[in-house]
Amino acid sequence: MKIKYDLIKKEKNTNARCGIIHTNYGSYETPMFMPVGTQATVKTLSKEELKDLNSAIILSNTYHLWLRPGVDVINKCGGLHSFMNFDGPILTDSGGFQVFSLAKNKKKDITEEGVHFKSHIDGTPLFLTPELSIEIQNKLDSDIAMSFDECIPYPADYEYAKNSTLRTLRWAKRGKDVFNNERQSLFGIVQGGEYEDLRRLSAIETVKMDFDGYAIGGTSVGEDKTTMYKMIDYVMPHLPENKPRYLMGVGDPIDIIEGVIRGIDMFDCVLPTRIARHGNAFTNKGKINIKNAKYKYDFTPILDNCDCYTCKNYTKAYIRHLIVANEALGQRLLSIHNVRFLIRLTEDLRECIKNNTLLEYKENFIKNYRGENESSN
RNA sequence: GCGGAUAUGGUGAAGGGGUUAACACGGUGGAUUGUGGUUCCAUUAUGCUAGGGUUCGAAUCCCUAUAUCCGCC
Repeated sequence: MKIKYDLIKKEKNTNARCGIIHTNYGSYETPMFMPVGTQATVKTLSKEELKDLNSAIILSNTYHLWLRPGVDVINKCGGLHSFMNFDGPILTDSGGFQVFSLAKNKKKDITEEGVHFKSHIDGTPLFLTPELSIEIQNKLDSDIAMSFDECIPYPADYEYAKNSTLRTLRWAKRGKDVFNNERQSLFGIVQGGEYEDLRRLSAIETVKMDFDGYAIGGTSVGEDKTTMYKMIDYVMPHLPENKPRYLMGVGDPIDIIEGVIRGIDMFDCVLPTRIARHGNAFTNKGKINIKNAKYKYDFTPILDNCDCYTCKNYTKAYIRHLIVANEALGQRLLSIHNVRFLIRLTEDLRECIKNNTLLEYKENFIKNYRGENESSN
């Protein structure tokens, strides 16, 4: 079935809203955070661990799975859910962002037809088009597919941004025309760079194509926070109330709060799992680096009263040792904590929306989160 | 006891008279936003076993001492 969005409650003091997304695998409240599992795995986490985190939708990636293990492998297995043995909803990214992120400093050729670029694994020349991206996602059989877009770099001049934005709209249409999977939903992606009129145009024209949900892309690509929040503000008034709104690639706790205040329902980000692998953990008082010498003899949990498995069982000194010794368990324990931290943040935000206390919560959260960093460094 | 070789940071080491002692590991910080699993950046020896000498200038040449290693009594 196509996903469906029901609005539960709008917050009084902001544009924030709480809703329910109905999927093939159950119904989940928004705002929600989606952990990223690019290569058909949320790195280091098992499906049981994901369930314990109260994780809803997870993200996977068209480009990566296309290259490895190959679409035919997953298709022959009966789709991505069966291949991963994951019985929850999966969203697949289109591959558009990988052209930006993996081929950032390499030769790539963006044409009207599609994008020529080289495999990050072995350098094989590749050609990805809107049609091919959708065809692959149809075969992967994820629950939500994303339109193939171009993520505009920042900064980009107006002419570039305009041409790119218009081309992304044409790509969205081409993708939608070949889309062919009854149980799968398709989201459109709003681009437009940093320019208000282009963002507005992109939103209005994308919505006209009638997708099952709408994403804001092209944020968190190096722009400052103010610019990023503006990019969201430009777009939100033009998105329909009865469809989910997804801010792509954003996972900094404060950015999530700012996004929710502006009416975003869904977030995804590699941040919690990536920084975990490099020894960082979210706390209410800011991000900490567990490798710091000051934690060598710290036999307390990362975060007091945290409800995650890691904090209930292990100390900072032990996790520090694991990370310093490059042990896989360390990466896993921090991933568990960090993902749970963001999911719990969205759970708190939902409560705030229901109680109309979002602004108060934000003020408190930011005061705590930023305060510690200044005094301890 | 005699002869020979070698002494450079926490570690392995480069440099064989010319301004701030290479590089690697380790240590210490930082970064990370539609993934970059082992990544990236910064920083880390005011000093070359000790003492003396030659020289405008010594980690580099000379002398003595000490330590380690290898031979021979």
